[in-house]
Amino acid sequence: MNLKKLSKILGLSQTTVSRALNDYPEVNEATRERVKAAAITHNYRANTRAKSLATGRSMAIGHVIPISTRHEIVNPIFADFIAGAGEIYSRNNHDMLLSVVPDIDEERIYRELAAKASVDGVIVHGPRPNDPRIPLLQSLNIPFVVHGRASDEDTDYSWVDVNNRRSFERAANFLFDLGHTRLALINGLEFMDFARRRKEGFLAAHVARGVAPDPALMASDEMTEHFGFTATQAMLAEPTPPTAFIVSSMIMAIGVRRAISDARLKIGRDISIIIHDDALSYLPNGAEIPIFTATKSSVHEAGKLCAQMLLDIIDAGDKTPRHTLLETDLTLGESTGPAPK
Amino acid sequence: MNLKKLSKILGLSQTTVSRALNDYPEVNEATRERVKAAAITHNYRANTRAKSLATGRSMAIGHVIPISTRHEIVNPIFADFIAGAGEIYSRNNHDMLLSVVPDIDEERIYRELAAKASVDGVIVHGPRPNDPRIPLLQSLNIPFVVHGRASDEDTDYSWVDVNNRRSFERAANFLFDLGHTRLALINGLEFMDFARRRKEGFLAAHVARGVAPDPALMASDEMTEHFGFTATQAMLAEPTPPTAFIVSSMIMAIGVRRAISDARLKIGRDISIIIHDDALSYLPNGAEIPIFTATKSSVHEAGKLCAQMLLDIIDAGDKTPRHTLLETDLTLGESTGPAPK
DNA sequence: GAAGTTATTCAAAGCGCTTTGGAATTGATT
DNA sequence: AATCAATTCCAAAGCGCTTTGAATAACTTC
Repeated sequence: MNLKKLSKILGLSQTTVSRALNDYPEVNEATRERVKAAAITHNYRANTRAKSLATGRSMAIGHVIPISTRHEIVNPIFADFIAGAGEIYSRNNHDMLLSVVPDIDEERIYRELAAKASVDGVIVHGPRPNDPRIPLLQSLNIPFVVHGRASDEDTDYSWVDVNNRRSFERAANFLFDLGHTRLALINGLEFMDFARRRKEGFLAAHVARGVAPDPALMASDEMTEHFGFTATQAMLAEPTPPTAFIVSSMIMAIGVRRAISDARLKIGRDISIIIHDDALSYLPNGAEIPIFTATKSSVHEAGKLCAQMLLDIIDAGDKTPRHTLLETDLTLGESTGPAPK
Repeated sequence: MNLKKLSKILGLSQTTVSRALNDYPEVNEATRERVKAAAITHNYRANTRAKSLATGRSMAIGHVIPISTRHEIVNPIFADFIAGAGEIYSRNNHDMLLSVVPDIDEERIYRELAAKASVDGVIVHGPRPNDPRIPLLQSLNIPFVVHGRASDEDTDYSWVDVNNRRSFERAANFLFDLGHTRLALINGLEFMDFARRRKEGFLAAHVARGVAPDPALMASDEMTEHFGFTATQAMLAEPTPPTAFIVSSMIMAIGVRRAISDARLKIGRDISIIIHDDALSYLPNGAEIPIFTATKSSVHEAGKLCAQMLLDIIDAGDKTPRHTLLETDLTLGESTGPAPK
């Protein structure tokens, strides 16, 4: 079923049928009703490709998912982010185009998306300081929103980010207030912008308290359970082990917890833990009472915000960048307590 | 840059340029070289939409990700599956179109994808017994591959699945061989086909050994850490608690482990655990030595296989269904041992 | 009742590509 | 030199839609 056939059936021109369906004013209400009814009975939907060829808008948003060539790890927050963004897209009749690409090829893909005109805009995932994708997209003149920020980038661009620095500073301060003095940081890879900011916050709190951070208590790697486990084991084996851990993700925290249990220590009493909780749907932080005290910020929500911001930018057609900085909730769970004497 | 401009620059007709780029034989090798070079220097790529409008092929595959309206949980295996499939798509110049849809709306979305002709085929995720999507897609005449199988579906269709029944039967038998007699099953929602088959395998092993399965030791719910934890706690509180657990996912197993540690029992000595390991990139089962004894099957690989199968089907244009049944590896980890006396 | 509006519909061009059905050129064959 | 077959290229149609510019019909207004 296509426009031609449908208009033939209705005894109308393609023009009128098209206009009726797209809610143009210059068509009789009665005929519009008739057309819309016919569209439904004949299960007619405008062919996407023809439509976007004619309009010049593809009604699709691109997400380029980088696969690290070194680790082949897919970011676990990705599923929830996409789910959030996808909600907004379907609500606005947009499609989501996903490209899974080795990080090496990313530039090529963006160029292709632009040249092939397959999307109206893109979401940039996992920004790094001084990220080359940002100037690239600017030069390609394709609307984009960054999930996160790229430090050291001097031009302005649109982003949605969590206040990672402040979150981790607050977390550290909270532990200092509980009397802890040796804090450990189990962080993600610090060439990722979010991880770098978290570390900055962690360090800032130390400076403010006049506590010298111990390099042996700061670890950074791919965010797996395994890394959380081994890093914690190593730190607990220190001459004066930490009494509190700040952990950049739930998954790593699970490894941290395992190492602590293995050492026959009790979380919340012997060792305190604060995690950053992305509120992943499949990894909730306990039920009524949170397992971990956490700085919490929903990645699902971030997906929705990014998507909405991008659609707004495309609609508005104006170039002034927009920003959303999300503060985290510091929610108290069962994993923190006063420093042991 | 478009075909028209490019051919003008080259002093050739659009026809010739198009044919040169698409490797048609009826064009002089020398001119082909010249055309291809020009395409590169001018950064020309055929507009996707125009191309697929002309060819009738969209060069895109649809993935419809159902969000359970009741739980709002995104399947955590999803990211790795997509990554695998995406690899195959980029290698074959296909795009991946993602629709995130409340499970209620799924039918509508499939109909739309068909009517709008936006994809050449779709992958069906998370089949349930007697899944309505299968006859729907068949009637819409759109090529598809199911990741998993739908029991009680009498027509034939293409699928890639893990031998879930056999895996769980083997896991149970292995535990019986170690002298365990009270086995617990922590399973996913049993209206999902994979979970149902796993239970069948679990039960089949009991029947073969003449052991009566205890309903109190079989739990089934959304696969979260929290459910693994509470279900295990409840079972350990039984008058005669189980000595071994078979757990349908790594994430649930983490909760199982937490409950067991909390009960001051040692995994591998007091309690054995076998998990099903989807080999998620961000949740590896330990490093050298697996933490958990596991039936292992890579979801990333399954994604690749599904994608390749679908592309093959589309290419071949023939309707005969294809099947791939993957056997799991039963890999020994540190979580299993002989039943305590 | 003529002129001017307004409401409603349509034919045709155009979006950027592929592909059909020639046409022109060249080389080989008789 | 005439014929035939390749080879190489092209003009134009068509994919299914939107949109421009006009035409027609129906109402007002004076």
